[in-house]
Amino acid sequence: MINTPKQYTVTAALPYVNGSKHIGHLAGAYLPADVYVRLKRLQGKDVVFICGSDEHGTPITIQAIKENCTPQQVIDKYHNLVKESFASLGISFDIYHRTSAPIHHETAQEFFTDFYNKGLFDEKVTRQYYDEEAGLFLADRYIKGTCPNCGHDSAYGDQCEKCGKSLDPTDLINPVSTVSGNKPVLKETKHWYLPLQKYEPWLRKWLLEDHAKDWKANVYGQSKSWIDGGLQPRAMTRDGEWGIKVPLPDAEGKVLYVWFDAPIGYISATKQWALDNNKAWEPYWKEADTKLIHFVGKDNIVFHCIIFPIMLHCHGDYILPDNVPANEFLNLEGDKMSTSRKWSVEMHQYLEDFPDKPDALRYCLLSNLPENKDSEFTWKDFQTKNNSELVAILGNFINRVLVLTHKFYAGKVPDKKPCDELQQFLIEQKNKIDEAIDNYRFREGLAEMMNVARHGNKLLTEKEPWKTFKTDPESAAVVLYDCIQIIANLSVMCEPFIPFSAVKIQHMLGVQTPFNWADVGRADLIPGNHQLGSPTLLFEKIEDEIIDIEIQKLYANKLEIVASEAVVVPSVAPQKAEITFDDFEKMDIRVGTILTAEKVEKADKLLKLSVDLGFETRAIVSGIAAHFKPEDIIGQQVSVLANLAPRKIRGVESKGMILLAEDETGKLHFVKTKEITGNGSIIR
RNA sequence: GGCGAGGUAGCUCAGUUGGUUAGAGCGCAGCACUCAUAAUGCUGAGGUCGGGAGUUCGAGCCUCCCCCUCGCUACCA
Repeated sequence: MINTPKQYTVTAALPYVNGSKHIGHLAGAYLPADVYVRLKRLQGKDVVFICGSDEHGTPITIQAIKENCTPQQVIDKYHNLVKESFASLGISFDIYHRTSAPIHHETAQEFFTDFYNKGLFDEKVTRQYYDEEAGLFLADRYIKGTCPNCGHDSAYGDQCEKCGKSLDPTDLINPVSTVSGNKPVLKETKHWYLPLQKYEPWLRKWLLEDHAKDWKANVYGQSKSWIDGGLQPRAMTRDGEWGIKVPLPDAEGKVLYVWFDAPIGYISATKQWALDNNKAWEPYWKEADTKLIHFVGKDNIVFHCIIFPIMLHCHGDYILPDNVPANEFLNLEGDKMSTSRKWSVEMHQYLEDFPDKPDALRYCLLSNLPENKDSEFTWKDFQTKNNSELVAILGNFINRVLVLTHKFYAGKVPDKKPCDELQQFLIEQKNKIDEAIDNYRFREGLAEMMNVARHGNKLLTEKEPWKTFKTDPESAAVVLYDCIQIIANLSVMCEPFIPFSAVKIQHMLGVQTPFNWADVGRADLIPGNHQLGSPTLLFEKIEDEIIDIEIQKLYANKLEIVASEAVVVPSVAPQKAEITFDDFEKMDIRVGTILTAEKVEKADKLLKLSVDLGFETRAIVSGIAAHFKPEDIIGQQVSVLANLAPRKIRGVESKGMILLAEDETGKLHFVKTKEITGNGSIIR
């Protein structure tokens, strides 16, 4: 860990702009990054805060087809939407760049060429599905077909969602391109792989040894898990048109893998920022005393802790991240947040509903960031945080003081001496906030800021200036002078967390030049006889009705989704390819009775059955453990495909297959005769 | 099943290298106050720290076993 950095390079994960982004993303990366950066700026540090849109990759091409427009139109639309949302929420990027910019293409290509010239890549030729009509190679996710395992008719190329089996696209029966609806063809293709495993010893030293202490447990644990699991060569190129061209003569139709180009986006964005501001970009990426910090969500840990560091290491000129303080996930009202499932609060949606309350959301999210474990956002909680903390503690304190000062002294600050005790307290709080933020404990920092307002409320209640103004005018003047100093300190302390309110407070105080962090801890920030501005309400209460509307909206969305799913699910699987009677005749289906059933060791979905087929009793392994309890199915009569070639599953020889019917809810039912039939009876 | 992260007050969460009666905010109850957006301050109730065993003078923190949640991963002929 770098202790006294000369400059800070802070990045927040580049949002993938195939859609809008929700408040979970905000809580995961952007908000903590912003707080960190704002504090550093107040401290006068040399810091650059980098972000931008990640605009390459197949999902964007697909989204374009869906929306019947060009990929460029898709990224323009969402780039602007997301960028504006961030701006409205006060996320203070120094640059919000985009990976479609020419400077980024050049930078990413330079990296690739550098690796290529050093001979770091392995070239490999593989066979992949190609959509001839669309003219593109299909990523696994864009091939659908019948699952060879469970027969589900719309399994994805990488996984069947019905039975959960992970697949290779070539396993699928009747593969179909989801892009054109046509049958794709297998075609040979060459790609450049980075052999990550070669860097394992280096990675172990840098990450597992050098950062054993200063990285968060979740980040360290996940990284370790990946390294221990064995690193694999990873293709750094893809087939496609939408992306950065592979800068080689024999690479027509090849683009850089988005995960190769995206993190380089941090670098190219810094270059652009430097150009715009007449600065040099290299110190922020190449000087040893620069502190590089990547703020990301937990889904991004592996890329920022393993792949990108390896890339930086391969290049050789670059510094490595000092920390990757990844957050966990933010749940919503007890369930996972998901834009596609419409169980989310999208940033732009929040801003439409609460256009004048960016700080309320910032405060609520910051007070409950998923720093150590997944945390929970509820609208009720949002309302409570706003009403009983922002309004009742912070806003109310400031309002009390300003109203009293206007009432008693016509808004003129009493001319008193600064209080040593108060100064001591303020310095303590300042240090606590400093320490918390430096260690990425944002909730704690926020709480310490609020404690300053609590202290102010306490002071007022104890000294009762509204009483002493008549009985002991000196005391009233002193306490109001002190409280005004507290407000001045608060206006700086709260800036990293609730920047819009910070500005408002300084405006109310009638402060001309904004304070900075060095001013915090002084009990004489506002001089005697200074004329205060007029008090306005900092925050307003949010009524139940408003919150109820939001909650209803959420559940309405859910009903809609459930309804649409209910419509889709009963769709009957299309008929499979025609077979002959001879094909059917090959199958020997028999009636049998389950005699015993037990779970297979070390497998969640498997049951080992012994089935009496009349002429023999045999062992059959079936993937039904999720649907039936062993004790419930003993004695059941079932249909068995008896002459299926035996196969060893999890070390157990399985001879045959139990026939099951799957209903629209995915539930399995045994196929059996209505009356009890002799074991071994032939079904035909 | 394996790996990773968690399971602490009604709710949302802290608990740094094991050390005296386990914390915060919100909520709740009582009291005080009335300058303030019925806001604030004080006091209090409330926890066998997922369960069990062990190491230790001493364990929420360490070891082992089990249960539950989340993420990645394996098994489904």
